[in-house]
Amino acid sequence: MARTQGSHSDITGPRVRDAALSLFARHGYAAVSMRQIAGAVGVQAGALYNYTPDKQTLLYELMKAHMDELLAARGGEPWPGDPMAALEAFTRFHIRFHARRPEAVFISYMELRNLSPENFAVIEGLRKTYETQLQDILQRGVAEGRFAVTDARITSMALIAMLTGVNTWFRDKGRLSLPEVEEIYCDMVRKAVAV
Amino acid sequence: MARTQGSHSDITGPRVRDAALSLFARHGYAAVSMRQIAGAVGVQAGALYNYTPDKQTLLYELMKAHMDELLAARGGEPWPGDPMAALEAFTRFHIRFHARRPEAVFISYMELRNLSPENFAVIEGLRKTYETQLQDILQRGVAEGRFAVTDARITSMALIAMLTGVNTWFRDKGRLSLPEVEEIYCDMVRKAVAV
DNA sequence: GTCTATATAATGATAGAC
DNA sequence: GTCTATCATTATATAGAC
Repeated sequence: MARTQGSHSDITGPRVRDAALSLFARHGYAAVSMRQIAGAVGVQAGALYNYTPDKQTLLYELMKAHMDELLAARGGEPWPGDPMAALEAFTRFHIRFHARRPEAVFISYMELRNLSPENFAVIEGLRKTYETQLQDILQRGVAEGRFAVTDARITSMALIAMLTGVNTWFRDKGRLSLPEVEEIYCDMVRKAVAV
Repeated sequence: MARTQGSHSDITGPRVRDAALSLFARHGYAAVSMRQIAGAVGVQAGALYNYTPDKQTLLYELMKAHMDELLAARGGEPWPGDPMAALEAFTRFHIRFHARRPEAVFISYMELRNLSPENFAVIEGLRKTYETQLQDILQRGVAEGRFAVTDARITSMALIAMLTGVNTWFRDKGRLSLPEVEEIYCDMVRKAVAV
């Protein structure tokens, strides 16, 4: 923890975000103080303000980065043309992506109400963009007579709620491996929308 | 708001709990102050301590009451003997019960981490008792060859996550009525576990 | 870039008058 | 049972030294 002038700017920033991510996930945004975050990083509270203008922006940037990563993770690659294949790809992608980032996922749906109205609008827009991808897959399947879904919007929300629920119990060294979990959920999702 | 000595004990108590329920749901336990709750009730902060020993107990009692209501709502009536009928009954019950209590539901799964360890253990036990009811229905269906479910525990959590997700978007005067919503979800649940 | 020190405001909870 | 007043603590954020 040697403190040399001007030598920590690129390393302390990420450490502040990491500490905030972990603490917000564990105790909640409102329950975590800037002093706690500073303590986890190993600096004094005042030093945090070199990296964020305020606590709210710190939360927003964590959530924004998470949503950007989610939307960029597939690198613009489109979902398979076959609706059932696309649905399976989406299911596996969603479970895998979210299982690897439990803290960011937890924050991103627990702390929505602690965002300022402007920040909330941005995050909500990104979330909706993601949900629309599944909705489109479902609608395509309905149009091709492959899926029996009366309301694609509601079904997409129902499936995403189910898939994200994996994070409430999944642990890396648990009874089931991630591929096993994917298999179980793929099965349920496929059957749930099938004709 | 006339304040007559000794005349408000039975009415102020429920009002304190109602105000706390509403404020905790909207802003989160950690973000709500005792002064805010008192203001919503129309008393000074000190008066709240006639009804709760502290803020933590106030949260715990809201969650405890919600879980007790959930487990008592069917009045000990058992689920139908036919597994598919039982599954449908559970699905409709869950959606209906939770749709009527959005604030208590929201608190009960958002504020778990703000419970003291002892209080958490109690609530978690009640939650598990409820989940086991669905798990038992699924296992019975598997034993009778009616359901294709590889892991009843995980499937029960997946289904409950999906059903509780209704609360994130359902509004009383929205596009869909509650019976319509029940129908859509019954359909998905039935198909998801069918052989 | 980080420190110490501080301004300013709010918090949970209690004491004692009425 | 509620009020006013207050204690002790904590909070976010800023100022200025180094």
